[in-house]
Amino acid sequence: MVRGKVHLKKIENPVHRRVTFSKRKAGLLKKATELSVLCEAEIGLIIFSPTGKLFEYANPSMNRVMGKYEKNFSSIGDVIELSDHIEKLHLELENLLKRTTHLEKTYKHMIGEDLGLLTFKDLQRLEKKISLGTRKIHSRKAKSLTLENANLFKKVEEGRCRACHLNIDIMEGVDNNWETDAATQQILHQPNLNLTLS
Amino acid sequence: MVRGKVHLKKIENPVHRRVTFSKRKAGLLKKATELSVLCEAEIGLIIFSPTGKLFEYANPSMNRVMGKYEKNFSSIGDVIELSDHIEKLHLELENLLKRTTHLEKTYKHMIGEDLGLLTFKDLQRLEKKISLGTRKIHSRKAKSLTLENANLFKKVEEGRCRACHLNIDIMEGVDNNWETDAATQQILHQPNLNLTLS
DNA sequence: AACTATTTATAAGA
DNA sequence: TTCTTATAAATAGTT
Repeated sequence: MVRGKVHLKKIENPVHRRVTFSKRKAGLLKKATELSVLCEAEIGLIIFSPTGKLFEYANPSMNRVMGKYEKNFSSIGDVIELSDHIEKLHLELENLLKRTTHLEKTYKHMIGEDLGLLTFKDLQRLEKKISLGTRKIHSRKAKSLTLENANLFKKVEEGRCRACHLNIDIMEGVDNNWETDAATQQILHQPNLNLTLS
Repeated sequence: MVRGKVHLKKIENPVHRRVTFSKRKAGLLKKATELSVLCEAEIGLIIFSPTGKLFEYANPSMNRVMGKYEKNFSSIGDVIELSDHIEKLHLELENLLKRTTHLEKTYKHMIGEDLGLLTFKDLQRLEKKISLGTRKIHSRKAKSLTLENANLFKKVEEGRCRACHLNIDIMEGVDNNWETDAATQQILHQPNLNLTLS
């Protein structure tokens, strides 16, 4: 700006640059001070030299100015944002914990633990639910068996074991009467018999 | 500074002060820009006018400069602390979610849903677990009934209803044979009969 | 907002 | 670095 105008671009000569930085930094700090005093403005000025050294001026204090700044841009305020995030996580945790606690209680009830506080009505409901589940599981087991045995049948038929004259007809009756204990028991005992063949 | 030196004290005339603020604010922002460009310095400048209006300049960004500033004074390291907290919460959530997912799956299996992916062995284990739970629930129901009926007996005995000659002896056999379906069914049907008395 | 007399800032040199 | 100095830039007071 003196003895040759200044061009607004990085000074390439490192020595010149360092000198200019020192001088202009001093000037900037002085101007900042003057503005804050003359006009009672609140100012926060942070300068990092290219080498990472910190210089600052603040009126009345950096904390106050930065606080005020973050309030103006509350969306930029890292701290506010993070606090928000934490609040949300806490809520999420709370809800999940509720769900888990409830599930855990239900599970224990279903395996017959912690039944102490249940009323007779509760116990009845619980039993009903479980018996429904049991029925479904039985039915599924039957299906599973049918499939496995069908596969076995296929293998046998495909001739790898010609000498094997297994009576696979026992599977034919499987589709009926899954709900009765007797039928289920029958099925229950077959897999071990059949599976050993595979 | 011009046509009369400036004294470094607040300008009392409000009009003068407002004008000076505008001019000097522009000058300060310009100087800050020049310094950051010429010397590649990182600068954050925040100015609040006496009326509370915000002006700022930052290179490369206010967030970055303020973050760097806070690192220099790590006692202000709120951000780091909060980030730590968030990391912990995320872990906690993750673990809880795993547990919940597992519980939910188990629960569904127990009520006979989503059995599709289970092997025959899985289904057998599941059935065994459930039948154990069912036995415990039966036994509990029996206890619960015994208690309620004992209370009823007491009430009856205490004379409020002299004309009521209920045979409460049916409860005497309750302690045996809980495992058999027949016995359980018998108990299952009694509460409704007895409870209507209370 | 524009002008201008002066002060202030500062680039280059020592 | 610091000082010096010539000159550009900023700006107080005025219009």
